[in-house]
Amino acid sequence: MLANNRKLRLYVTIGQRLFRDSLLFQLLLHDDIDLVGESETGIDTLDRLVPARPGVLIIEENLRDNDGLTIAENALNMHPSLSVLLISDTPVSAGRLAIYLEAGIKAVVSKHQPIQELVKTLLYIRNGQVYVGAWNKQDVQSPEMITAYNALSRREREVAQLMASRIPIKDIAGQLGVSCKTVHSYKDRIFVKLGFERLPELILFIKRHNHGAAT
Amino acid sequence: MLANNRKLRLYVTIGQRLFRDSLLFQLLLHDDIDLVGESETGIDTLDRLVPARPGVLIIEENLRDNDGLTIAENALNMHPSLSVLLISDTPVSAGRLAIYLEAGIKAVVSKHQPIQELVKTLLYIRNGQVYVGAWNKQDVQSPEMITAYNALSRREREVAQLMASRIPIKDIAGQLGVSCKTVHSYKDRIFVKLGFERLPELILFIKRHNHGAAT
DNA sequence: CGCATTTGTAAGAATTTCCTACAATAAAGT
DNA sequence: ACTTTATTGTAGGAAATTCTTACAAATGCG
Repeated sequence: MLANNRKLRLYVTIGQRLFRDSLLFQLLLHDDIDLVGESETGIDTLDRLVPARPGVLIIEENLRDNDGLTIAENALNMHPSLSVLLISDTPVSAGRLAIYLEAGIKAVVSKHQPIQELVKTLLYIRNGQVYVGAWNKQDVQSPEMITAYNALSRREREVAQLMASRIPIKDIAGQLGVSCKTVHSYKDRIFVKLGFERLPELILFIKRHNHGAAT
Repeated sequence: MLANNRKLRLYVTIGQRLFRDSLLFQLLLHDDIDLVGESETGIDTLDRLVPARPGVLIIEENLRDNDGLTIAENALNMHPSLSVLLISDTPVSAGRLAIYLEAGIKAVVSKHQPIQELVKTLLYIRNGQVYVGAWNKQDVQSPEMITAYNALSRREREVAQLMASRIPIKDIAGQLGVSCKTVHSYKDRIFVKLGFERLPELILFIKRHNHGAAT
């Protein structure tokens, strides 16, 4: 674990601003991620990558001026220790994955995967590991999600449901007839069990769980 | 201001999970937004829209099974009071904008606009207003950004810069030789002035400002 | 030059986060 | 069946953050 705790110097190349922004807002919540540069196009990336000295490059496969893979290969040429994470538009087949790895790319995440998958992958490859995580997993109301929900205890579920409806902690405490402190404890446990950090994650999880269950 | 403070019941149709997730994580930070449904495809949207009774539908223009405009028109047919916000892949021309508005769509945001624009638009149209905000504005290192930065006082800038480098408040206080409380005050003022709510927004703003200035 | 706004400073209250505790269950091993 | 271990329901304390308010010094404007 030599250089494991150093900050992750991140460069992001994503064409559409809306998408880039929302992804960056998410990623920058992690306090060990340091954004050292961003581009919309491949050329711009190559121009500015070296002085920025990123450890990881997240790059879209389809850029408007060029193909992300090509840019990544060039970038790796100039900067061999770079870890590249390619964001592909479509789910990746085994064959394509092989090609990418061949080219020196450390991981591929498709735009059809949940954002948690991107984050997880990013953290894996930060030190140069290759990560081929769940490249072919379908997200058909993933059984993990159900499992995760089942891992909550009765009380935790109640609290999770109430929190997902944005009931304030104080009111939840009132409704359940316990102290605020207790509700906070449930909250903490829920977040630890599910690996969440913020309310929106919980809301989305619960909503999706409920919908899934209702259908 | 009759029904202005009711929660915004939101339905989101975006094909790519990664994009949908990251957008939703952002939107759900607003505690007056209630997600009542989400879909990946147009057909699925039409199937589930009515029971979900959304007030606003955010829908991508290019869905894999259909065209978002068509779906939106159908949705408006079944549910005339719905406010539709279309997310277009390309910047919208005046002509296209006219077509959209003709069809009853309340606003269009392109994927090349910053996420704040989306949020602002969403909040505008929530009560049925039409919003044609900055549909044709370029984001060439937007002068607003520079203006906003200039609106900060000297001390606020220092604090903003330090916070953007993730220096903890306590250390900032030490470095500047003032109390933590004071630094918090600066922080609050910065956030109010710039209209931000969370650290990532500030980080991105400052990084982009610095890059722009450095170039 | 005098009034209005902004800036630098910070305290107080309320809330949240993080960490710890502990008795009552429940689960599981032998 | 009986001890050991892990989980659940409960909550307190410390530290940090947010939200609100204050107020004198500096600046700007008419």
